Amino acid sequence: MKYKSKEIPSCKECGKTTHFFCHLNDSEKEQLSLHKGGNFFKKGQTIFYEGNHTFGLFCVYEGAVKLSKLGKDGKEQIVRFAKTGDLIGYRSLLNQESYQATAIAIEDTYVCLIPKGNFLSVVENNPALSLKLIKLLSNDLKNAEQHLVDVAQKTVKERIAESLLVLKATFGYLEDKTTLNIHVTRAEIADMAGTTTESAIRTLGQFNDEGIISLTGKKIQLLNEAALIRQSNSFD
Amino acid sequence: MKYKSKEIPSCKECGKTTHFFCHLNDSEKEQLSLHKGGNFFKKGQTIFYEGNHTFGLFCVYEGAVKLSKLGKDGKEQIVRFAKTGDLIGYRSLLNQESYQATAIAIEDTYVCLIPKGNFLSVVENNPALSLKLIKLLSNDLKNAEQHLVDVAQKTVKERIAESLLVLKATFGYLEDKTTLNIHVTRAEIADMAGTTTESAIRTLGQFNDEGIISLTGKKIQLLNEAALIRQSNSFD
DNA sequence: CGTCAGCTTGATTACTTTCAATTGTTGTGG
DNA sequence: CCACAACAATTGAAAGTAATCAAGCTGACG
Repeated sequence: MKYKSKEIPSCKECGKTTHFFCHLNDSEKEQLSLHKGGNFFKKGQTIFYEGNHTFGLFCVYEGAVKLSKLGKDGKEQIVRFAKTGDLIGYRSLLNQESYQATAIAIEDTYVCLIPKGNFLSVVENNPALSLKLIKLLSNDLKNAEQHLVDVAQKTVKERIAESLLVLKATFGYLEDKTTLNIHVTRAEIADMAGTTTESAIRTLGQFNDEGIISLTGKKIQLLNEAALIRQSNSFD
Repeated sequence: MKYKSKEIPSCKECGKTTHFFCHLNDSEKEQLSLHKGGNFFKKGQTIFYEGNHTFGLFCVYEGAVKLSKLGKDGKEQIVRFAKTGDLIGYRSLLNQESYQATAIAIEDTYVCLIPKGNFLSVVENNPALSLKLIKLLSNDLKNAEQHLVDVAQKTVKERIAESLLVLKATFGYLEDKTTLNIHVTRAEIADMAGTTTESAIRTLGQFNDEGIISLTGKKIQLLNEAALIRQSNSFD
């Protein structure tokens, strides 16, 4: 079976107002679009692997991606997610290194690939864009360090609660305002929280029994966000 | 008792070749130096607290600083160190936020304080510096994410071994090529590794018994680095 | 030389993982 | 449309790891 690329507009017509590049002028957008490739990845497919040489910057045109690193004994640790409008791979590109994480589509996903050279030359000639990148990286760093503290000190229960809140913050709810707008497996929740699948299941089961969440098949509903925040022991 | 500021040169004469600002021209260095303050912090003193409003960028002229965040129940988590020539506080400044970590001198330390505005205006007018900052941040992010994976998946023993290696990579050895060139308490090692003081002590004792390290008072000697790397279960 | 902070040790408890076995779900080819 | 294979979720029991609690110890310093 073969998957066809959806028709993806050039950066100039992209029209995603939330987008990182939206303040560039037309000629810069054109430069980004040069040789830009649109690609489709079916749920579960890998966009790139940790350790691969960098070939470019990815924009998520539509979909959801998990970025994970391999740890001990090959266990996956999810370090962040990217959703529609987000960029992937900029850190490695900017630092002239190979990709430091593996990117896997967790929903059917369309991405634009902007070749390395095009991206870097636009960055080098656009100080305002540099400043935006600085902010983006600063923010990522803040999140990573906070995540670090959480993983280092919190119990499994607290981390699972937090993971659910992260999923909500990232992907939001469906129209019912309680069901998470993303499908993740129990194993993926475990990989976010840095625990085992079994522990994740048991903890989710406990929250379910307590009425804080509701599990129906792959659907996860957060019934009581305040209680989750309390369980996560966050003070922010 | 009062501490006097050591005479610290202006940025123009700083002369630290490893320094982040060394490629700036004289007028830019002069701008940084304007209203620059030199400050002395005795071992144990706090340079700034997590949550404080940012007032500027710190350069460590000489000394060693730990950057830590408060976690659950007020437990400290060390997120990184800064030594002679390193910068502190740039992440928060660049992201226009309050400081996200507490900085405490772990040795007698001289720092220069470059006021917020001076730093930001030099950055905004110097694209090359922006690119350097981007690299710095990218690198910090890489380290933070790797640290995250380690803390999430490794055992206490592995993390303690790794913490010792981090201390070595950061502060190096004394002339004997085995003794760590920094004094840290057992509690601080625990705060690096995300464990308790008691567990840190027991693990260090075990390494000591196995002849991998040698503990004499506050001195820590790494006798067998290869074994430590093996213990840390790192594959990099 | 008393005090205080840091260091050490032992015993107990709590939390998580691991292992193993079973059930449920989903996509696919016949 | 059914049956099967592959994957995902679940549950229980046992084993291991690390935190907690409690009590001494040690060394630096005024």
